[in-house]
Amino acid sequence: MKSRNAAATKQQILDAAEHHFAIYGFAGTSLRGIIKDAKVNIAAVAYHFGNKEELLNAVIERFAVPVVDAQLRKLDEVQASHDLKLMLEAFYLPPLTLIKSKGKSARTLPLFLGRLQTEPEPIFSIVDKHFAHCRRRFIDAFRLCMPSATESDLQWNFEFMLSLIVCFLTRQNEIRKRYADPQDWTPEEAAERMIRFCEFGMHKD
Amino acid sequence: MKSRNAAATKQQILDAAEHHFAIYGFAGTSLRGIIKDAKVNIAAVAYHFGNKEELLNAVIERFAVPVVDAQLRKLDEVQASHDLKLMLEAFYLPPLTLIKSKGKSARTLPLFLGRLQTEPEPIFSIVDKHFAHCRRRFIDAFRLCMPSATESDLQWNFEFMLSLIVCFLTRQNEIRKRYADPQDWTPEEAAERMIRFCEFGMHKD
DNA sequence: GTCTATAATTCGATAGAC
DNA sequence: GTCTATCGAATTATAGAC
Repeated sequence: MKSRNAAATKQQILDAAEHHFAIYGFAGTSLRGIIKDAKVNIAAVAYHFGNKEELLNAVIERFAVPVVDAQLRKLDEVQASHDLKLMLEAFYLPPLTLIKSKGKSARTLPLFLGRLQTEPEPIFSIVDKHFAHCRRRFIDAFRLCMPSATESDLQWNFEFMLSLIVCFLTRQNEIRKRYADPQDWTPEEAAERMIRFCEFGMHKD
Repeated sequence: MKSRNAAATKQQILDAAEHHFAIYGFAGTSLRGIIKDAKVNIAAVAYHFGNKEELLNAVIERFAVPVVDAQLRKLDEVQASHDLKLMLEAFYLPPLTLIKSKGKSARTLPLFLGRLQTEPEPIFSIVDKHFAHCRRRFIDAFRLCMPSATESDLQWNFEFMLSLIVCFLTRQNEIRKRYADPQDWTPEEAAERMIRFCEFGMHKD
């Protein structure tokens, strides 16, 4: 069979790859596990993507970057207001509302997003290429509503804001098992709590 | 050579294992990389520890658990005061002051501590065995100074407190490269900022 | 484009001599 | 306890037929 459904093959590989990278991390993921889920041949990965790192890169571009784009579009809408809470919503809502969305990657994409941020080198450098712009944009936005804050203040604020959702996304499945009431761990609740925690935490005396 | 220096062999393996687990994560670490650094034979790992997971367990018990013990001793000293800030210091200072200490593992132990918390399953369950008690103790302590908070409030507060230092420890080497002034990213500065961020973030209206 | 087959490593684990 | 040697399985990557 020649070129009958190349686009579908690529999509199946990307879907399965996102799932495996999310659950096992980059080092813990094997291409054979991916192609088994994707129901494609091992050689198809090399043909369509090259190698394992390039596959990760493709998964980031296909699934993760659109979430960042959504964050930045929302930031564009609100940054003129100089309202910190609206900026925090722009950052937190796109990845968190994803959990409630439909489709194959609704459950694993948020986990994938979180796990990317704690990958060891040299993977983290590949990841950071795609997210450095987002960090810069949010730090610049913070400066608008905290004019007296130093550059370091703003950088720390961004890291703390990011930390809350990274750990939530990477740990939420385990957290749910260990804590009491799962009703209190919905994405809406998480967003609201992260936003309030940051809003007060970033406050300058 | 029989049993000439078994204790030293174990120590060398533990040192090197901590270093590798910290930098590459569990899945990304190979026993062969460890024994090369430890300058011991591959069979020594099996003899002294059994397998890779049991080696990780031994590294946690030998290096990470003492830090938790220090946190809990400090918490014992301050929890009667019902002072949130002192409790936050009890949590953050032991792992962060470690960065400035002497010895082989001063640089990698903090990274190891942070990386443990974002390991994928089934590793995370092994890790959590050693830290579940700490989480429970701090949540109980928080209740003392926030009597009107719900159980969920307290659990979220603990997760957020933990998130800040986990992401800092796992990402600090990369963060330093990407941000402006390294002087503003010392452990003391980090502790002070985390404590203040949490103190305000946990505040109930 | 897809597939089979396999090269070339690397991995964790172990048997057995000393 | 330590070592050599190696097993068996898993890995990524690739060559070449169709």
